[in-house]
Amino acid sequence: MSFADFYPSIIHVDADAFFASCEQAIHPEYRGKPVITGKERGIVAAASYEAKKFGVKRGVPLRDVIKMCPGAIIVPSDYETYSLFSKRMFEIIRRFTPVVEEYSIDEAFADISGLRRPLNMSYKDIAFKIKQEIDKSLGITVSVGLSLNKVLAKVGSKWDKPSGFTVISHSTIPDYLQKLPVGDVWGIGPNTAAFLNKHGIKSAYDFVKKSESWVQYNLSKPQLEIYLELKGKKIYSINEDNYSAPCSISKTKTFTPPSRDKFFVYAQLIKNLENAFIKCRRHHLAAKKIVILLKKHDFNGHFKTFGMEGIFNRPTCFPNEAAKIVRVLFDKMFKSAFLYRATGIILSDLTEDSAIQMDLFENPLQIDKMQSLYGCMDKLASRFGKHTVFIGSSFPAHSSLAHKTYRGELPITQQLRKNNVNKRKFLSIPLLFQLFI
DNA sequence: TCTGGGGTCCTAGGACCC
DNA sequence: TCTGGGGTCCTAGGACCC
Repeated sequence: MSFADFYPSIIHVDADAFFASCEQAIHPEYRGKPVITGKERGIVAAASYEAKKFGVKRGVPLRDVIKMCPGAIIVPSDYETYSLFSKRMFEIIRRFTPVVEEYSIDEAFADISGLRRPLNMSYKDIAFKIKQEIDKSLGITVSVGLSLNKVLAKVGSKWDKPSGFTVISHSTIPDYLQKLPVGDVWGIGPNTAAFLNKHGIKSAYDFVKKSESWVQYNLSKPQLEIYLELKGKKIYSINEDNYSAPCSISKTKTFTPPSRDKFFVYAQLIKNLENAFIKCRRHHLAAKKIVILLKKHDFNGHFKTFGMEGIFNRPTCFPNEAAKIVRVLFDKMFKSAFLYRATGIILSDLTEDSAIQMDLFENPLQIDKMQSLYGCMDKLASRFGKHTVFIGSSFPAHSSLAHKTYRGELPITQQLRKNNVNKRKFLSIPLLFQLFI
């Protein structure tokens, strides 16, 4: 530990009710009124403080919001605008220090150590100035925590919201931790909190009073690290590598009502597969590994997610190449005795798609064809909307016919048969496209 | 307490090798 | 063939976060 580590010089900036605040900044007529974003999904994505007073929280269905808070202004989330606010927030922090971690769209960590002399200000004044600058130039408010490390800085930013400014120095750590329920600490989730409570640990202070060996024995690495940070040690570094490529890409989707129709569940899975690969190609990545997820009822009526992994013989970004493996895994996993409620796809072991190497025995023409096929599909999607063209087997997950028939009592396959729709025809769509190219 | 979707990281247990 | 021990890698699942 160096001498500098005794001074609070790590800050955490957390925007208050970010999406809703952005809306209020753009629309002056919304200010002072309850504003809610998330119209497009039917649940609350963010609620302004005026709306929170009525008990509106993230994830609440909008029809309940109307009852709780009549007169609420409900708007769709406009991510592009929020990203602009977000970028400007990071830019302002970078005017003070280059060591900035863009933790999420509305949060950042920054290290201001060593800047007292160059800026001729105390750490406290630097941190406060950052807050002022953001508040003033974006027209929203942020809460700022200044402390010895990331975990304590986060305690600080959360301490006094909205528009708070909290400094936690070495000597005042106990004051804060005593009043902080252990489950409110960043990285202590409901499970760990329940375990700690069971052992008489209620506050973060109770937690740090435990011996390191006790923590080491009873908990795992992340919790030990959090424990040490709460004690004032610096374990986590600021990750400046902000635009790193994703390690995995996933798409999951829940459907209601749950289903045991194999054809339908498989279609959902394939739709996720297409979506995951669309994202994959947008990032110019190819995947070597795939996991398929099925969420099903267990016998107690609880939902549980199961996964199975497959590996491609070379990285790919095309669903029909992956579909062979997906089919096999799906057939192994699917049991019609269960009700399924969601499916998912996770692509991992991602590499740059330019680095795809061909197998010795593979036909390069085939890959060329695939590339032009999906090149066209991506173009069509950008012109006419997503899923203008899709794999035949995902038809039941796309078509309004499929949704309508599903509402009827018959399982979907029977409905399709009844309507004289031949499954084969759908399955042949991608093949036809390949022929035309 | 659960909803829903997109991520990261860790761990326990098994397979396999020496 | 069985014994024991150790190391590494992989996989499935869990815990958390926003």
